[in-house]
Amino acid sequence: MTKPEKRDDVVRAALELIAEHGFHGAPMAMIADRAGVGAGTIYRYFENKDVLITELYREVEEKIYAVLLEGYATEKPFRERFLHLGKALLRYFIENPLDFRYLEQFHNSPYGVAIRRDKILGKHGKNGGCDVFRELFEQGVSQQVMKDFPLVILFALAFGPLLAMARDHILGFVSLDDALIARAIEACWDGIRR
Amino acid sequence: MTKPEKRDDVVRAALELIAEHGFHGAPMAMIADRAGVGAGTIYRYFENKDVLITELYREVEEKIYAVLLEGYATEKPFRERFLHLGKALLRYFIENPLDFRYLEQFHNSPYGVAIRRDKILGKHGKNGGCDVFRELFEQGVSQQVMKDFPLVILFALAFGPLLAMARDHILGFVSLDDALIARAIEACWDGIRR
Amino acid sequence: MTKPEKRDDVVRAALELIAEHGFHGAPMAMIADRAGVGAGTIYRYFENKDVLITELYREVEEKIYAVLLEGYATEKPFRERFLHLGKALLRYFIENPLDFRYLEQFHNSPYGVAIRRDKILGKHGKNGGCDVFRELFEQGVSQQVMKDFPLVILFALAFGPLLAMARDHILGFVSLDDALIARAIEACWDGIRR
Amino acid sequence: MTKPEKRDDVVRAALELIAEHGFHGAPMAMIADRAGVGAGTIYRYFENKDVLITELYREVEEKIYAVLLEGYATEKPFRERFLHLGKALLRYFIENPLDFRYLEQFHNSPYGVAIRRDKILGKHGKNGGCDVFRELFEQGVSQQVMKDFPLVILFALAFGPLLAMARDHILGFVSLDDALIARAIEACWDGIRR
DNA sequence: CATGAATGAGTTTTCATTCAT
DNA sequence: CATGAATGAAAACTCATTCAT
Repeated sequence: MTKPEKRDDVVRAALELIAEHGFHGAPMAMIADRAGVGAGTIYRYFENKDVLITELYREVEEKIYAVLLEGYATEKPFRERFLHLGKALLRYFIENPLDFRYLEQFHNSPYGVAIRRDKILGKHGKNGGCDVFRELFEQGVSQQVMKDFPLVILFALAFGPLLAMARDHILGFVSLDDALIARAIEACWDGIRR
Repeated sequence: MTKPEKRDDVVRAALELIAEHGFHGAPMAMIADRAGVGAGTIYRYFENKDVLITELYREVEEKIYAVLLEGYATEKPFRERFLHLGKALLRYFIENPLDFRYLEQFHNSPYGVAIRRDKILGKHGKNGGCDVFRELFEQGVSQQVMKDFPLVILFALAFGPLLAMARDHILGFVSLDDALIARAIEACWDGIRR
Repeated sequence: MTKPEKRDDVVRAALELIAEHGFHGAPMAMIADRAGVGAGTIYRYFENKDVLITELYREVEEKIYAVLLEGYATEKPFRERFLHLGKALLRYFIENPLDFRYLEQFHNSPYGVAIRRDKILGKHGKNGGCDVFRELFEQGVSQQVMKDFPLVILFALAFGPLLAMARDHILGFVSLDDALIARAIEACWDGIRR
Repeated sequence: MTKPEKRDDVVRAALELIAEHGFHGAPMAMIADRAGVGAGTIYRYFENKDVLITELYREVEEKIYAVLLEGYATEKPFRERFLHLGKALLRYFIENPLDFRYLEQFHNSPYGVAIRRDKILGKHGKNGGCDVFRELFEQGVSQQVMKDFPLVILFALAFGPLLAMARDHILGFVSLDDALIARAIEACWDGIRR
């Protein structure tokens, strides 16, 4: 019954509503309602809606980061490392569709663009899961295991299909099981590797 | 004599503003303003904002379709056909960043999801550029030139990186020249081909 | 193919639309459309919507006046004269529901109140059917055939039920045939006569 | 402590403005202004303008119902009962001209017609003052004290003049004192009774 | 600290009227 | 004269944010 419990309620409610209806389909009053708190209470924890949205993003990202690193072994070959990360990420999205849809909403918005800019330009201390991939790709390129592309292109080749597949699965356009996931991530690897 | 001149102004203004600020960041009044037109004038050409948005989508799609088919030769090998389409599409986006960003806004919205659903389920007679890809992929799979994935996955492997790269170029995170484009689309082909 | 033909078209269209949808449900553009003329054309014949509305009222009133006087014989006894007028009026409304509904719309509006005020205060040259009733009632009172009420009250006793019945018939709440009309107007007479 | 104080302000303001200028002459902003309230505040109490209008009607009707039943004695003769109800109603309208004009606006509108239809078809459980009259008239007819007319016609004969007189008084075309009211309602009775 | 009623600027849409053709 | 595209003021309604309780 500690204080920040209400904060969590707000975060959860916001995630659900924004994931489902978008930023503009989730008024503060509705979030408060769903969270079981007063409308004004949200402003105790988040200065305004923008801050809430950005904060929410950080929390989702953090969760994903943790999942990615779970069982990640730097000493394994590039291919295996990539497959591990790719499958873990895709599985995470499939198991947490709200998180995925929230991220999509976020990236497709002024907030998202700014954050990505910072990330790519390397402005930031810790960069979440990004850094693992960045390191993997940089090494992969320098050791001539992966194609010699700018990092951004490699990200596109790896994440582009992955996000598209997650979206299609969540919207019900395909049904991804473990076998299909494995084969699909292998296909991504084919795009990247030399 | 050029009657629908104002209509064009509206279309251009809407495209610009929505591409830049999203649907909710582009009020009708602002569109009218930018188009140099009275607020009510928009409604002579478009029943309401939804119709304007959907119509705009159709026009952009049509332009892309035309570009894709330009120089497309059904008799060429799969690889070349794919490279042609991929490069043409990526170049189009790079040369028409507003169109690209508009499409992104559109797809990431209730409108877009509905349209995609119809498209995937094959609801429409003519499906724009989609059909060329669909045919290419279906044949590619049946002739064992491409990996045996559901169509939706192949789309993800092909378009996922492409769209991501277009976005990154437009946002200034990479600079794609013709050489890089060619290599990148080849990489996509690697992801798809057997 | 004379000029005022278009004027008639406008009048007819306006009557229909206003009767059916009220003043606010009948935009000028819709009236023009229904009349088969351009929107601007209406303004050749009527300075603005208010003028159109008022003019329309006058025309309807005139038609009714003509019907009332048809077969009206000043030399007949009061009762018969009243029954004649009452039945004629009620029948007119039933046969011309658009006219009736238009009048109702008109009376229940700023226009209507002003016109009634003028009428009751006797400001006007010819007063349409009003004058016949006025004369009938004034004589009826002075010859002690009717109750000694102010004219306005007699009008209320005579027209109140009549209009209510017309409305109910037109809305489908009763079905008035000739026999019922006759009996109903007799009942009105009972209210008025000494 | 008096929470719904603002609600009352809105109700009062809406009643005044609509009574005076009609539904279309009473914008929400004007109502809010007159109520001394923010524009959005109205929507905390009434979902939209239609709801406000309908709710307002219910409240007025309820007040009238209460007044009608005050001192109404079922055991008295029909004539006395009718005179009681008629006089009470007419007096109410004269003393509450805003309520009367509001009702007129309401009845002469899509809302009103729908409600009347329901009422005549007996859709509602409690029908406000209507039921008293309905019962009175049904008994009056069956006991051959009143003319054998359909209920709707009897209503027309009773209310038609009454409403007309109320309107004329309120608009200043007659001045009804208690004596005149009594005589006028007697005249209505003459129209109804056998 | 928590609440939620109140606010008012901002959004979409309508429509009487004008005026260039 | 006739037209109908263009206008823009005005209307209903929403929602992030504040503040008295």
